[in-house]
Amino acid sequence: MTSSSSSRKRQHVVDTAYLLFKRDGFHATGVDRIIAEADIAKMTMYRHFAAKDELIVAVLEHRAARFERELDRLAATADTAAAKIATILDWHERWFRDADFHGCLFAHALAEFGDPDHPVFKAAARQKNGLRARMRFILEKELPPERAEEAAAALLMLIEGATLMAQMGEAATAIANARRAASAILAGARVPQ
Amino acid sequence: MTSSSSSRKRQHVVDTAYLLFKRDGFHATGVDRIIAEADIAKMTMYRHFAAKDELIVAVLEHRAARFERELDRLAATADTAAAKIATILDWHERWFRDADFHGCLFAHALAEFGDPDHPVFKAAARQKNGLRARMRFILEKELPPERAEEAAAALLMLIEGATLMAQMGEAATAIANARRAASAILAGARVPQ
DNA sequence: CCTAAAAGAGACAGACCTGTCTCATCACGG
DNA sequence: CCGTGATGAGACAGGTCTGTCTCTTTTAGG
Repeated sequence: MTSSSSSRKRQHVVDTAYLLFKRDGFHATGVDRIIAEADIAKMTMYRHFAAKDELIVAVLEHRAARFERELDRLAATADTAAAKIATILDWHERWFRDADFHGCLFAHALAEFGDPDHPVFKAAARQKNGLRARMRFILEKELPPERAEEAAAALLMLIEGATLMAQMGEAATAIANARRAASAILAGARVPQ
Repeated sequence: MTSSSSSRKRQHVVDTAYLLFKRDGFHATGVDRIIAEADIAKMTMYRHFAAKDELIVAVLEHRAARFERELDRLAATADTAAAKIATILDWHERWFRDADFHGCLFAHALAEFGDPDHPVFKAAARQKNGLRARMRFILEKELPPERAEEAAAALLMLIEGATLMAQMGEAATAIANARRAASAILAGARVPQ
């Protein structure tokens, strides 16, 4: 069984498709282009993924898992809730500065696949809700559940908006003001009310 | 000269294309579909718009102008800066509740046309920067320019994030927490620092 | 009413799309 | 070494895409 070779090919397709999807979008990237860039036969792709949509979902899930792993690692280096949230903003700052930054692939997937029942939409929404749940979990150590829930939602919105601003070429402004606003939101959440 | 009839046809194409673009996206909506839905000949469309991209830009500009007009009208009903900002959030709350809400067309345009030099990208970015400038202008009446600038950027990010959450089916959560976070941001901006 | 502009209708080109199929080739495990 | 499963290569189908062209019909102003 060449199962390791098999998953190596599959992963290569996912990695190649990821680069094309993030640069040109999902609909604008044809299967022919993916297999040409990956230098594989078309049937190799269709043996691993029944349809293009399945490949898109696989790409999103792979990137989401990678994202979670990286944030897990960063969170371990901080102790307070505010510091853990700060590592998430640090991660975004580095991302925004990347030369190949083209905005959030998950947000783009929500834009191109607007049907909430579509597997691609659901995969993208999972990533967003995962980030929100992560921040809520962090904040629940220091805030009442209700306040943690609200602050996590506010921080998620702030981060998504910052990513959009960064895509419009204002990465530095976005991250600086996101940090300031995050402090204000956390300060507000600590006030008993 | 049938200039009024001419612009009536043109506007009808823009209105029809808008509905299709917001429902299905830009790349997923073909020209054939637009002319069928608008019940016009293909050449009528191509006489008004040299290419599909030009139609997309026209749709975005028409919607942006409409947006600005509506916010102008609402702002006139409020006096303080906080109240004027609140009318913007009110507008978004009503929008999120609309049965035909499918997320922000401008954000979707940025997602599908990632090239910052593309006319569609630029048209979408103009709308976002217009909203930010509007809020900065409002805040400058009560805050120092630097604080107004920062708060406007934070509020824009919050609103964009709220729109994304609303598209994921959490309109109520999004708007409630956006209001709370907006208060926290404005409170933070008033603190001398 | 008459004329000129606008619009309708539809064929057409050429490219691209997803997905299927066949057959040759290769690599590797038993 | 042999055979089995993964892969390569490319034709192919059937559809859709944008944009052009021609010819006819409608519309509306003077």
